[in-house]
Amino acid sequence: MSVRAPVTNVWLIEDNSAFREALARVIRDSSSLDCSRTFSSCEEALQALHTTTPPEVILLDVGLPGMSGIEGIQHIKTAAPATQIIMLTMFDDHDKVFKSICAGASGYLLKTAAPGKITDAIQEVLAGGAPMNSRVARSVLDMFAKLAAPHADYGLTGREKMVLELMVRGLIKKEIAEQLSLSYHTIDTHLRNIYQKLHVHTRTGAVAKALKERLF
Amino acid sequence: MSVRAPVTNVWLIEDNSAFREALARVIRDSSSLDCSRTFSSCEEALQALHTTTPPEVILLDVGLPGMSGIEGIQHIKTAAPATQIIMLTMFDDHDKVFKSICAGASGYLLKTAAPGKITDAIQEVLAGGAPMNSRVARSVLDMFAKLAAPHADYGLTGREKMVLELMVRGLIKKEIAEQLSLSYHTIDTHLRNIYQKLHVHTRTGAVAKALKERLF
DNA sequence: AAACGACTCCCGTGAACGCGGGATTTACAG
DNA sequence: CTGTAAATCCCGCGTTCACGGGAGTCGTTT
Repeated sequence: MSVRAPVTNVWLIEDNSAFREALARVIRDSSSLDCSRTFSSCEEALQALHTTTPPEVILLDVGLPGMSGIEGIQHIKTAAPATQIIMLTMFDDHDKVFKSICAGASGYLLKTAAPGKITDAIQEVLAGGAPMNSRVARSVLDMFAKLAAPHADYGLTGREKMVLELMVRGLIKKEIAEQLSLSYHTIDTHLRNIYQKLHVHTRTGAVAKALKERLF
Repeated sequence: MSVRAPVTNVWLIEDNSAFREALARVIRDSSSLDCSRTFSSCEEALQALHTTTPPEVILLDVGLPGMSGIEGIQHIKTAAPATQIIMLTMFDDHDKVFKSICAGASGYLLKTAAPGKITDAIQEVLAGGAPMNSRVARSVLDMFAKLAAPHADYGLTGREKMVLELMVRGLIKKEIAEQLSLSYHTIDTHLRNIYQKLHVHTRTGAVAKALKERLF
């Protein structure tokens, strides 16, 4: 068993010095957390990452001058993959939330949250959670639902879906015929029917439509 | 201004009668909520939806006998699109979370949560939020990051990406040439280079790869 | 029994494609 | 200054495609 206290290192990247110092103090006041370093820009923090042991958690402002927080995520994740990143923001801007998440952020908090909420959030991240404002969570859910939802149906038959799938995999007609133990002419006919149903007239168009709308 | 109290109707679908009744009581105890009806299966609830005014919120067990909660979401959303659905579950099973969200659930709670948390969650949904256990939230974030992350780079040049995009839109070489005010031969060369870089040898293959891996 | 849809197979033609070879210009780095 | 890489342009050949036509076999529905 380890003898040293289980203190978690947290870095803070935030350009507003008043907010930065206030938040750093709150974190240091927590017995299990230590805000070992603070920065006013991503660039500085990135440089420090190359010469220092990375912290467990970084609190990162979304709207930073110079390199934005969102760009910062990618660079931080490259330099320190194990470090968890919690984004701080003034507003729950849909687009920024989306981009942050895609870049690999582990949490998304509003700066207007109570200081205690922020230390709670750090603990939550360490426990494998993803703290976020519930409106933010809703945005994420809605995006997901939209992403997977439509699934239009053009009345493709089973055989046609099969052929379409093989087409997506890049097989030419002859190869599809072999794969399904059919004649070249049969595949040709299937393609015509598929084109008609999808309102396209090239295999490229059919494949694009199939992938975009998750057919077959 | 309305005179009647702003009481929100909540339905509860849960097969375990003990848990169902206990939770119903908690909801009824809340001044602003009313658990007007409870069901032990999706089928019963669905039938009720056709003869009764739908509630604002439905609490839905994921693991139901007969029609599962996940299937239930789709049917409920069809019968009552405005009704918000909060899923209840014993475990935070990745796959079930994913499927529920895709089907349109607005929240995802663990049954082990304190009763007060559940009424809080209902209020949160009504306020446009998406209550969820923070581990669940993490699953969702991870899925998102994985979905959008890879973004492999095959070293395509700007011009090649441009050409690839037009190819995805279904244009033939001649049309791409016109669109970019270039010679047919130039496009031909670009295509060869793209094929080489993507390790394919047909436009279909290139388009499939471009769409799957979000190139350009 | 007739009708329909899904699935199968065949022929021929002109257009588009993939790829083998070339080439030049511009721009930037060693 | 001399590579190198991107972007542009050209020719010809054999393959593959899209589509015009055609037909036959099942199985279900009416």
